[in-house]
Amino acid sequence: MPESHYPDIRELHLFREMEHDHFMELMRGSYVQNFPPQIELIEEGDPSDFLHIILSGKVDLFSRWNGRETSIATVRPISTFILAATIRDAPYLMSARTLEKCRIALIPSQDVRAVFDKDAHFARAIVTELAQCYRAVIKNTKDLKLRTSLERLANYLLRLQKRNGGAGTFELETEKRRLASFLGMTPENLSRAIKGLQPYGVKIDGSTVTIRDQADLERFAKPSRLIDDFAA
Amino acid sequence: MPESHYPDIRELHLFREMEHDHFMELMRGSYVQNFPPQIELIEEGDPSDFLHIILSGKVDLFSRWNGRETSIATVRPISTFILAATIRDAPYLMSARTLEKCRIALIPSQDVRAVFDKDAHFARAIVTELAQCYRAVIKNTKDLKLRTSLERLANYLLRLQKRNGGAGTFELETEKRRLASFLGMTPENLSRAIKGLQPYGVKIDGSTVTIRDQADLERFAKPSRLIDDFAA
DNA sequence: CGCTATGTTGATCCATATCAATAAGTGTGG
DNA sequence: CCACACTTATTGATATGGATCAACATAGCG
Repeated sequence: MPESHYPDIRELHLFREMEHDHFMELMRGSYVQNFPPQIELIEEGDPSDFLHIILSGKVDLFSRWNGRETSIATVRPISTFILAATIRDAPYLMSARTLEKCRIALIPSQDVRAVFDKDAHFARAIVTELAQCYRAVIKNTKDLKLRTSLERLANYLLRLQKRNGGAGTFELETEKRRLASFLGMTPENLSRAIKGLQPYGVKIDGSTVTIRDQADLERFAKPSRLIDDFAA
Repeated sequence: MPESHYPDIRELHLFREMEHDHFMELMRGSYVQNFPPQIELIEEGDPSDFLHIILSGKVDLFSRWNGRETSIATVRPISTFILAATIRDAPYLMSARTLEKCRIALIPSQDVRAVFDKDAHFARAIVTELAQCYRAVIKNTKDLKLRTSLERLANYLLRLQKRNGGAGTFELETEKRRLASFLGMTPENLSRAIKGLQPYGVKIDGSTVTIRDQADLERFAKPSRLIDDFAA
């Protein structure tokens, strides 16, 4: 892969502390590819030959079963995805598709496993990352099982707001269709849920969200650090 | 802790390959406790001071929010739980309660992290275990989001059957109340779901499950290796 | 042997899905 | 640059899965 990407990747938690030689070893075997929007990069069930790193663009992780489909996560730069499959040398559990034009780095899974065994810092970083991913999914499960769709939407908006600096107005930056799927509801139901939050001072116009009364929305949403905080 | 437990713990994937000295270091700092049934061992939000290993009995991992509660997993001997919190030195995301009399080993989290940094085999084992846990939760998410409650029950029964050797008759070994919560439904709804599977040759009498027509049930449940297989 | 928790069943209610129609974007090729 | 096609978003009407409420049965358990 072109060396110009090295610094960006090197900055990821995953690669920051590892030895130079080991980092170079990973980089040597890997390459970068550009993809147009709406390309299915990965189909669930495929063997996990590469650890993916998204350098630019956005990728949707989703899953299908029996004709149904659900969106599970969105991956943004700069981060890796399907680390767990790579580690276990097991088939992907999720499919991945580009949402926009994407530049993606591919590191052969066997290289990742090999360097893991040689580099304690890298090993530490992988464990930390995996534990974080695990906890994120558990939080998502709690969100799904303990909250109604209206509550999920309310808390989603609060999380998004925080991620964007906390201002009263911010962008949705997601197709509503996909957001609905991510939140575990139909597009129609999301439309209605949006209206359902009006009494709490929420307005969504196109993709622009306005939260008029922060306290009121929070009183309804009851965000919890053990479900909604990104860190920890 | 009494040395009599060492061999059992040593056999866990997590500890099997690590160096003897490191293993002993972990064991020295840890201890074993007995708990009566229905004791809340851990409350979500607590700091993760110990890695728990269940030696006998059964433990329920669950979560509460806003007056609601949901069961997320059952831990059986011999295995660890809340590894991710230990690794990240972060608060527990789930509460834990004993379901029966339990014997549980407690290893100080800081010892786990310290040995992790010294022992490559242990590090490897932790990563493998975490990756496995992560994948299990993703599978659970897919189950929840892609299936109706009837389909979830059907597939749950098929998984349970497989785990118990594949015979047509086996035990539920779980309170229906908790099973309902685990499957994301109310007890009443589980009762009805059980009836709803009768047309597919399923009978549940007390805690005894009988599957009369395996093929018929599978045709309805459509189990998937990417959701229902324990391994991988 | 009764007490309490669990499980079942029925009646009803509610959240959410589905179906259908329309509106509003968005992109494409002429 | 516009017209057309196509996808996405919204809204309304209706259906349905699942929750809730209530009553009763049952089974552990002290």
